[in-house]
Amino acid sequence: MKEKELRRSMAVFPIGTVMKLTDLTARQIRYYEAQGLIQPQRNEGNRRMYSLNDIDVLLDIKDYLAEGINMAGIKHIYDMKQREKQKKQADLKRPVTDADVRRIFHDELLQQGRLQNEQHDAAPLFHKHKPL
DNA sequence: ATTCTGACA
DNA sequence: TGTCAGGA
Repeated sequence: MKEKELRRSMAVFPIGTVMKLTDLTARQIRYYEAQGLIQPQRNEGNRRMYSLNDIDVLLDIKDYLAEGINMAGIKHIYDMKQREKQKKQADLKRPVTDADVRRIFHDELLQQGRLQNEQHDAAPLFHKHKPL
């Protein structure tokens, strides 16, 4: 299961390919990078090279945008995601309890609701999550 | 031909 | 976010 993650992390696509795969403009892709959402490598010629993981993130960003979440909100979501990852490394020993799952889910719902009102007044998207 | 950075009538 | 410039 480590080989796969290694491949997914390999920066092998030039921005043109990523544009076709994500339907995002080069402008947007570079902007999201500037926002710290992705960290593509650079080749010998200073050209950005993206990995499958980068593309996945870009695709997720597209979804969030379509749901009406703004950049600030998306950044929060990823910051939270990374904090969760660090926490998961620390809690690798402790088994995840049902209460934990409920808490995380609840926090996400609450956070999403706040993100909507951070700058926009789009309709609530609480239907996104299936009841646990 | 493709991508990069910087800038804004 | 679009788009154009000027360079690699």
